[in-house]
Amino acid sequence: MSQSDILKALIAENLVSDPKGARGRLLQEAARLFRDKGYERTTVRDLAAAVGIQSGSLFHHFRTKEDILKAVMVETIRLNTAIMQAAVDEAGTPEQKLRALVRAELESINGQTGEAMAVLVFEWRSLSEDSQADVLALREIYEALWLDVLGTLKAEGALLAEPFVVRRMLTGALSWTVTWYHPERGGLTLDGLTDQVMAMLGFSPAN
Amino acid sequence: MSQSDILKALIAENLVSDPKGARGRLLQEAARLFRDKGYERTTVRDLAAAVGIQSGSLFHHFRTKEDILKAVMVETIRLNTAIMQAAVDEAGTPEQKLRALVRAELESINGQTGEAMAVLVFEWRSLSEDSQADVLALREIYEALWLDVLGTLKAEGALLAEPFVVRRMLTGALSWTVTWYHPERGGLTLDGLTDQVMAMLGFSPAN
DNA sequence: GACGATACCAAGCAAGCGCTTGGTTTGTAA
DNA sequence: TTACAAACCAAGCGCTTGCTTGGTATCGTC
Repeated sequence: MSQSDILKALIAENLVSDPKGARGRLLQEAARLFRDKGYERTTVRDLAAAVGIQSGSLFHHFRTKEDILKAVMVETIRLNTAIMQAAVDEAGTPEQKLRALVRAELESINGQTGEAMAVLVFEWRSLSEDSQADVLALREIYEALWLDVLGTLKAEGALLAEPFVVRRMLTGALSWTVTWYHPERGGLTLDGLTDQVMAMLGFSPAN
Repeated sequence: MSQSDILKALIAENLVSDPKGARGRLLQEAARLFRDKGYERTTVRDLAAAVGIQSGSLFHHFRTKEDILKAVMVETIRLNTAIMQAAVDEAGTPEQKLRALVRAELESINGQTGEAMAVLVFEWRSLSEDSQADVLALREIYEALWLDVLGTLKAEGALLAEPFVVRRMLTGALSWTVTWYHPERGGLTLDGLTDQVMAMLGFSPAN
């Protein structure tokens, strides 16, 4: 199942908005603006201009500006959870599963959904506490996937550190790539970067 | 040389402000507020109230609000560069030097200067491009320390991945601890966390 | 004990903010 | 063609923002 198939399935279930529709386009532009300028520095007038409507018309689609931020985050998590799940299911050994997870998360962070992923990390504090709780609940499924794989590797002796610590370190390390990794400028490919991450964890790249 | 001795030396050289003075107290409160609420959500009225003056009086000490943010970052980098330098100098083997660096950075992020370190990571985009360039120049000395130690370990065969990739991964991983590591709630000590990081990199804790 | 510099206050300005309002256009289906 | 809802516009309200202004304490120094 390809990533675009996963996206289509989620759109059909109404779990994420079609990027071709009005709502989906707005969320995409919002993610880009929020990443580039930050949530606070992005005005509703900026958002409206990005999709070619008046600022007041935004509030026909979303109740508040914060609702837009929350929607960006929720839909991003839904999409990525499905992508990660597929990546794990398709891989064989635990080490291959870990590699698939790392590779998929790097792809999410640095690929098409990169803007939204960066927003998820860097604009977290701009969400109200209530919204934070809602979004956190969604993230748990996602995190369980990782802990499961890391736990198996630890039991096998392939991992020295604690799974929950490793996962948190990886969250930071992989998210941070968005600030320095620019494949279009040449250098490391996505697979090469994945190899480096695995090597850092002590797994040799010959797999 | 203890951390407080380093601080005193820097104050004497006028490279960082005395936390007991007016300017130093303001910077400390600013770091706390910027971390807790974010730079944009923190108003000059908040800052003034935190040190017990009127909002207009702030502009006697700093030309703009952004100058306050920049000062927080600059002084934090100066202090931490000195601390890291001392940590490296005191350690013996390259592996011990790496451990000392990890431990020192974790201490910076989660200890007294934690507020300012978090600001450095999460409020980066709120700096104007010119200020970003100034601050980046300061960071280079700091980064060179890490790359030197990691390069030696790589040459020794103790490290599989590329030093510059490892450093960037560690930057993300260690910074991210600020979002989840709370030693006061029990659990992992700082030394325990350092051990976990080293174990993740494939170094056994018996050192 | 007069003087200048430093630190502060009280008041408020101009601009920009999120969001509301009342009304018009557009799409859809009978 | 009519009816109705969804999508949008034009205008602006009430409030907050960073910062300025003109004036007043407080201080060390000669």
